[in-house]
Amino acid sequence: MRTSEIFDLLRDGRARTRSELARESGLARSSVALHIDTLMSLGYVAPVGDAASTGGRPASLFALNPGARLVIGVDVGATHVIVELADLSGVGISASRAGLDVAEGPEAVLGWIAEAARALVAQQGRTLDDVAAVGIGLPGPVEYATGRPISPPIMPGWHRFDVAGWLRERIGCPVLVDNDVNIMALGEQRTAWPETDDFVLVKIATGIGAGVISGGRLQRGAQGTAGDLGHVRVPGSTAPCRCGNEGCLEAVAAGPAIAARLRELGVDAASTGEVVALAAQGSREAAQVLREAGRDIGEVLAMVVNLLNPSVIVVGGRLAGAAQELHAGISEVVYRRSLPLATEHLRIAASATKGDAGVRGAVVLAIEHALSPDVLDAELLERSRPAQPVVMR
Amino acid sequence: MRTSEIFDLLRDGRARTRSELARESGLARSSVALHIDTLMSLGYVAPVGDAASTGGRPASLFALNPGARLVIGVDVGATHVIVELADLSGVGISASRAGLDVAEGPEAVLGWIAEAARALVAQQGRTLDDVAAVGIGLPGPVEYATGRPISPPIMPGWHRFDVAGWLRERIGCPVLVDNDVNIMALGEQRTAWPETDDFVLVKIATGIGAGVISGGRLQRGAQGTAGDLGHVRVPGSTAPCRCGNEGCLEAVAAGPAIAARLRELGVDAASTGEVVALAAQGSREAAQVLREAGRDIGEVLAMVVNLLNPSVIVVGGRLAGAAQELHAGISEVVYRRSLPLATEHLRIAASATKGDAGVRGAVVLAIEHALSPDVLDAELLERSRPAQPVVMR
DNA sequence: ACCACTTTTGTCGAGCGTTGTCATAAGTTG
DNA sequence: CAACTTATGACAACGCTCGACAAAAGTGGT
Repeated sequence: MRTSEIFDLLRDGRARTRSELARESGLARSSVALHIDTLMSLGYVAPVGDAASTGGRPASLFALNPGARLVIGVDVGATHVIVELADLSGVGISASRAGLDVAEGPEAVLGWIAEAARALVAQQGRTLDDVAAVGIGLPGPVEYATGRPISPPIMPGWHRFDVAGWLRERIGCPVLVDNDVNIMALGEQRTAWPETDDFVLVKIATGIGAGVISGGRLQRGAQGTAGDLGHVRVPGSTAPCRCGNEGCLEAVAAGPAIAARLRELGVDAASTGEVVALAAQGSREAAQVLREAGRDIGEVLAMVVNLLNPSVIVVGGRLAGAAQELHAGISEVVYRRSLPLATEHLRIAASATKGDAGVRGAVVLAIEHALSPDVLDAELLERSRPAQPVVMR
Repeated sequence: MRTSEIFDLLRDGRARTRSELARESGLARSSVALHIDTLMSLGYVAPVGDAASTGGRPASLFALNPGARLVIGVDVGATHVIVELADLSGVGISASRAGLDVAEGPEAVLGWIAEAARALVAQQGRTLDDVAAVGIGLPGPVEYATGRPISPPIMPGWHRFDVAGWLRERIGCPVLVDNDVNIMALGEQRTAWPETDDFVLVKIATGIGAGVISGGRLQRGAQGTAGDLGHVRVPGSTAPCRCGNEGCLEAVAAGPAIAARLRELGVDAASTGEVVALAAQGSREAAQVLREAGRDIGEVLAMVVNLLNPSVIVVGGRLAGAAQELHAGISEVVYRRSLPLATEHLRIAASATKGDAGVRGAVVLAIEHALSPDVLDAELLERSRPAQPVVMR
């Protein structure tokens, strides 16, 4: 029952010899050899040549065989959907993108996703049986345990819809559903900051949200609504917010608020996209307003730093990519307002994934489920007994 | 190597039959029987009579034997030290208390602790060999991994002092060192809210701090400084703080700040203790000021709720116990300023431990270490081989 | 090209923990 | 008191793990 333990060691993609695996796992070389044999016979692990000889017979190297199974990562935004087919190392193979509006409802959106998944798999000459899991990020609160959105503000018709069950029915494998910001945090942390156990991703776009990874694990909170930074009160602001309260971060520093501020200064900015464009063109007003928004976000992040003491904060979302001013404003306030001990080793970085943190995270979510010890051992057990006596049909 | 798994099932204190354990563990009844035998022979588990017959031979019940080993929990405050001897169920057996000042330095304080521990153990007619672990909470930032305080503001001479190593040398067992607020959170959650995985404890006394439990695990952050709520900025305040910034929560709502506020109103209140006394006497001014302080704390906690979505917040510390007004002010603002989804099932409660959350947590920390699978299996292995061939003396 | 040496590999018997079975013990029910 | 039910302890079969050993596959020196 511990074949998965050996496999786990190979999860990082590095190739290893049997001896190395024995040392790392604590098992004997001969036992490791047996596990490697089962993993090889099922395709999860493949030999990748020999190691350099150290004076005797060279050891053969083994590594994770990324193509053994497939996973699907889905990023659903307010007005777009991306479906990506990836291998077990998390590398994307191919993807589909559509300009769908989530407001069209779950069946329309999920139907397209199922169809896209089917097509992508077929296009690779493989079948849905090869798909080990699906990960999907939704732009709203999600009850992770049941895979259902809960009162999502911008997703009419999705409330308590059984997303996981519906997709599982059509694709035939486990479906993991989560909030889009959580997914982004997972994607960013696992790909760019794998050694960092305490990590926060802030997404700044039309709204503002955060994904929190503490102790190496994504924290969703009791109802799965953790990370909702958008309606935290900003010191010194009384701006009215659509949520009914005043002084919310989102009412000051999110895309629409920044655009409105620019219009007050006489600059024509209708949307978040135009704000990004203005910043890219070097508009002085945009720079100024973005820096101020950054300071406001920094006030809130300073508190996050004091509370959670992360070692990395990544600033992502559409507004973050284009605007260094935003980043500068954030850093300025965080380093001034947080405790020295907490900021000493704190890094505030831009997203390293070029805008696809969402899909990356969805893929990661799927892979981590499919390759988790329990699931994997069950899978190995089932596949190693091809002719199971069938009692009923 | 999985005897600890069976033992783990009995950790909750409930007695169980072999069959029940077999069902819960997934092992066969006969295997469970063998593990129970080893656990019994070493004293960790004891038979506690028979279960009611269900028509045949009654099954014998087994339960954790709390007296098998001892643990020691230590709570170090600014001006007091408590050392408690407890059994494996976390129940206190006896305790020592002293009015020591931490400022007297590590050797004085730890020396007293070691002596008190020795005395308490001897008093029970047992030896230090029976002590499985020591847990200790210190009033300042602690690097948990190394067991050393880091730049603690009120503990001169303790910076980087090897508390764990020093005590281990005299008591001869593992020593776990943590921040006092973390310890309190652990004590409160494990004893009063064991089902709650997302939990926050706020301590309001001379300072203000929080202990965060997410996903069932205490979160210490990257440098172990997580939970530092005292210097978060409160919206609408510009009060200068001793830390150099302004508008810090501690400068508005902690004991000294409240006392100062009362003096402004012409009420004689020199210390935190006097504030508590005034509130107990029903002073109107105290009630008013405490409610306002509660609101300020509520502003900060509202953000904590949005960020972490806990299901329980416990308000502890000297100020919390006596003052319902403080609690009322906190609740008022948290429920108004946090997201409805996050507050729907949120409970804000007073501490259920009568002021001894700190010691309770220290005891829990020690027990959870001593009974963790790895440590326990090693222990069982060693004890089951009484006459190990000694190579050197 | 050959030989001595080094290191890995696959195989195999021994050892240990787990499992299921079965006779026995210890209750209940009529 | 007899028939029945359920738990217990002992035991042999099974499976996983380990250490050992001979064969395989390299390196380096002559």
